[in-house]
Amino acid sequence: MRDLPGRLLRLLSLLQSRREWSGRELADRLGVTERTVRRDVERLRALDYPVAGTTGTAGGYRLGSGTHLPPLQLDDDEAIAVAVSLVGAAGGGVSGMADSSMSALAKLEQVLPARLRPQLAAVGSAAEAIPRPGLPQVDPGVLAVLARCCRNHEIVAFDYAGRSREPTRRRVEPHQLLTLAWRWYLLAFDPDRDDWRTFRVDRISSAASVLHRFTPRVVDGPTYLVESLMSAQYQYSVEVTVEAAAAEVTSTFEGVVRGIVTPVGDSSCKVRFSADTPGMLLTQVAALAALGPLTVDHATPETAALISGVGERLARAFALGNDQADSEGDDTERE
Amino acid sequence: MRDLPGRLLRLLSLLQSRREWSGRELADRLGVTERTVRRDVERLRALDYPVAGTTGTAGGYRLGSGTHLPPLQLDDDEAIAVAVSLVGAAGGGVSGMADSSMSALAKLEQVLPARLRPQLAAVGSAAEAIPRPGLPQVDPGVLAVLARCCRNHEIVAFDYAGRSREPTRRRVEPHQLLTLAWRWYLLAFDPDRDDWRTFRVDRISSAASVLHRFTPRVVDGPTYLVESLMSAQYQYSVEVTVEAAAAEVTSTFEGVVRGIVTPVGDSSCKVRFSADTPGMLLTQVAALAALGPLTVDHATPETAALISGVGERLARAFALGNDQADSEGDDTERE
DNA sequence: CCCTTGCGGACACATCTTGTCCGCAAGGGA
DNA sequence: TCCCTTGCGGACAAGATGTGTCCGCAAGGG
Repeated sequence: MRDLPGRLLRLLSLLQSRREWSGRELADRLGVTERTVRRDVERLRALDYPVAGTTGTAGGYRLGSGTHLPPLQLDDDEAIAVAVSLVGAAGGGVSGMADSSMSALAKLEQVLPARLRPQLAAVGSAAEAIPRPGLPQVDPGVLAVLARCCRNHEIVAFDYAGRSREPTRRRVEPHQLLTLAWRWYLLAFDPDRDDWRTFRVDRISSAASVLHRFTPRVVDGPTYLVESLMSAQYQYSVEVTVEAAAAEVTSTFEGVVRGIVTPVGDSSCKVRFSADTPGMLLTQVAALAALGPLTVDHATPETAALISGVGERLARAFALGNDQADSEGDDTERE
Repeated sequence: MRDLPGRLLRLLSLLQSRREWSGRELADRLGVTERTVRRDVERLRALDYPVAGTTGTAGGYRLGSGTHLPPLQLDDDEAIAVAVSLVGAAGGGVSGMADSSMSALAKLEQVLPARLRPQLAAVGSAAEAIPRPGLPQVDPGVLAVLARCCRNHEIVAFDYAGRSREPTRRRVEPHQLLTLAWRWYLLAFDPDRDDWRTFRVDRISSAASVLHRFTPRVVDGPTYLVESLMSAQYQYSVEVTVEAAAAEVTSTFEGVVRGIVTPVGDSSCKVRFSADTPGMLLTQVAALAALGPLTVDHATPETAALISGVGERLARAFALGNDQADSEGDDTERE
């Protein structure tokens, strides 16, 4: 029963920050039971806040729009989140971000309540992002157009430069922008091909709304993207069976979303890789080979030759190198 | 005692509507005693609302700034930068970030000039970050403390859990926070060891300023960090000579900062790797082996055995697998 | 048909809120 | 300087309220 008003404000803030919340989620976030959440929702409704609740499997709570919310304040965590996000985002992914985010941070600092100002200023001045050269750069303008079209359910047209193909003009129904590991993807339904597609935003150019609305379809964006990435059929692919438990194999790939794992019996499983370059394939297969003996199910002759060649090199080099082995370096320390 | 949350909202609304109110007036309006008004004011303050009270004959309550945020004068790029950063940062790296950044985004939207509001709202609602489970989580509170100490040149103390070692208490001169590829590092000078150190922030806990200032030293943070990471002496290390140009080798590692490359003649170079696990070593050596024949200069017997074993497996599997090779999959298309 | 989700009643118990005391500190005016 | 007004906050007892744990019901999706 602790701090009911504060909890109501937090609930309001939560409802405002996301489309839909289930009672369970809200209960967890607020640290109370679901029953109390229902009572809080009831209270908000009594205060004329239009909280809509829908039943069923896809049910949840959402906040109606157009309401005059009380002056919600950024709390400490949120201030830090802003600063940390802006600094971190300066590191890459979207072109021109470093300047924009730093100047935005400076302006935000001016406007924030005095109590939060030191937090923001400290993170802004003390932290620095190190840019990574290899990252594909996304045009913020394209991102903005795509976001607007997603929100308004407007069909969007753009040029898409597929892998080593000429750019083609596309007209799709955009549903969601997804970001995973600094890369941005557009999840869209392509009416021409009657199927879902994920587009890499850094390969999109000349995006513009065609000012024609569509009725949105239902899709689980994150799940679709992850599956799409895992099952992507890139130019080079390999399928192997490895003598290791499926769980062990999947845990090896945590965070590196590549490869479909299919269990075969208790102690072995099939894995299909796919990658843009044979080199990427190689490193993944090598990691897999560390888990247990493997047999090849499918591979193009080129990749097979490459991998077996590299395997031979490794075997020979490290078999001979054995006598020179030592274990220096334990005396020096790095954090 | 009826409906405390509602009364607090009414009080907030009253304070917003007029410059100054006396406790007596507020008590009458709200239908409670003055004592209760004082308690309510206290409550609002606990919720971070800056309610100022002045004593004396002309005393009364006023609502401070922070609730009347002047419209934020961001330009388009900056607005998008804020939205994109906050969404992207929800994906990982700092614990509790997803909630904080989304609610911060919603609140910031309210104080933006009307022209920019759709931009922010569109990105906020259309974009979603997919969290990555493998990432180490940084405590935002620790980040805030470190940032403050960097800024104020205050010596900071914390517990540091090194790799597979017991946490040790450190006292260092913090200089900069650096972020690279979702990971946060603290660059600091360690007076005890009389040298610079980089600490991974996710391994830092119980950070607190010791309230003692130091005179900052000069250092190029980003350069130092990159060099530090590249030359880090982790538990497992390997040194090989590969017959490939140094430039070719370094370009292979763009974005993945590991390994020191030393040219040896025109067409070969020495590379030293270091990693936390033999498996990580393996994948990097494998990628290197794709570039050309290599010889081993240093390796512990264990890693050498692992790598040669895996090499043998790869060579055998993909040599036999050759006849089953085919090139399916060109007919299906993925973007 | 089943499962999930939201909705709301009942009840016991812990907890908080309120009003009423009290004294203290700070500012302004006589 | 004195006095009044104003905000501030501690203590306390009585009463109201919030909470968790039950329960069953309705609605939506697979």
